[in-house]
Amino acid sequence: MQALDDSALTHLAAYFRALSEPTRLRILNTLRDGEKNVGQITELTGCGQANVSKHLALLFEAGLVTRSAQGTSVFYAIADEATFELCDIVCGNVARIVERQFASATALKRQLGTIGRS
Amino acid sequence: MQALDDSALTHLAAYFRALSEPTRLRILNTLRDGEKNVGQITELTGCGQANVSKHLALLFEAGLVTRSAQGTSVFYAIADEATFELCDIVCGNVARIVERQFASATALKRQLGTIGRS
DNA sequence: CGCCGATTTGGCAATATAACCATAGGGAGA
DNA sequence: TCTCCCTATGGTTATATTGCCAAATCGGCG
Repeated sequence: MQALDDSALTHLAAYFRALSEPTRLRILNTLRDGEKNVGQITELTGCGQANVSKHLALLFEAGLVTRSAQGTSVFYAIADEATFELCDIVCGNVARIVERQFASATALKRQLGTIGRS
Repeated sequence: MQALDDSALTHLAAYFRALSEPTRLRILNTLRDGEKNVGQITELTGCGQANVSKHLALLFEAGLVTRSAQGTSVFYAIADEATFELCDIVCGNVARIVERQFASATALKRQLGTIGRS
C-alpha cells in the first residue's frame, strides 16, 4: 500500500464500514451462489424485511452489490467477486490475530499461575 | 470465501469495523515505515493526543497493532504486514466502484440530457 | 520521596447506527 | 381500476462512537 491521501482514506473507510456489520456480511453470504430477491434474503437471514432492505440499500450505495428489478421483485447480486477474495484474506488475518491473542492469554495465565505458586 | 458461521462473521465484522474510520486508517498509515510512539503519531496525524490513544487502544484490541513500552513511551507497530496488502486490494475494489458509479452517473446525465432535448 | 513527561482513562455532548413497527409506493393481474 | 404482493421509507428507541476536556496513572529521575 502506498501512502494514501485523505480522499482515498475516506473511501477506504466507507468501504470497510459497509463490511463492518455481521448482518450485512450475512446478507452478502447469502448472495454467494447467485442473485436473490429481498424476500429470499429476508428468509435466509431471518432478519426483518425492512431491516434487510435498508442494509441492501446501504450495500448498494457502497457499490458492493448490484440491483435489478424484475417484475415486483428486486434482485441483488454481488458486484465484484473480489469481495469474497477479500474476506478470504481477512479470515486469514483474523485467524492469526485470534491465535496470537489466545497464545498471549495462555502465557498470561501461566505467569499468573506462577505468581500464585510463589 | 467459504460459507461462514456466525462466530466467523462476528470476528470478520469486528476486524472491518476497526478499519472503518479514516482517523484509524491515517494512524495505520503513519506506521507504514516502522513503529512510533503516541506522541509521534499524534503529531503526524494532527489529532488530539487522547483521541489517538483511544484509537490505538482500539486497534490493539482488534489485533491490528502491537504495543511495546520503552521507558515512559509506548511504541506501536503494525502487527501484520498483510494489513497493507489488504488495503491494496480494497483500494482496487474502491477504484472499480468509483469508476462504475462515475460511469452510471455519466450515463444517467446523458439520458436526462436526451429527455431534455426530446 | 516528589516532580515531570508520556500515556491512559473517565466524563460529556453531538452524531450515527441498528432493529423494530407501521405505512407508503409500485408493478402485476383480475 | 382495484387489489395483492413485494419492496422501500419514515418514525422511534436503544445503543455505539467520536472528539474534546480534565484528571489520573505510570515510569524514570533528581
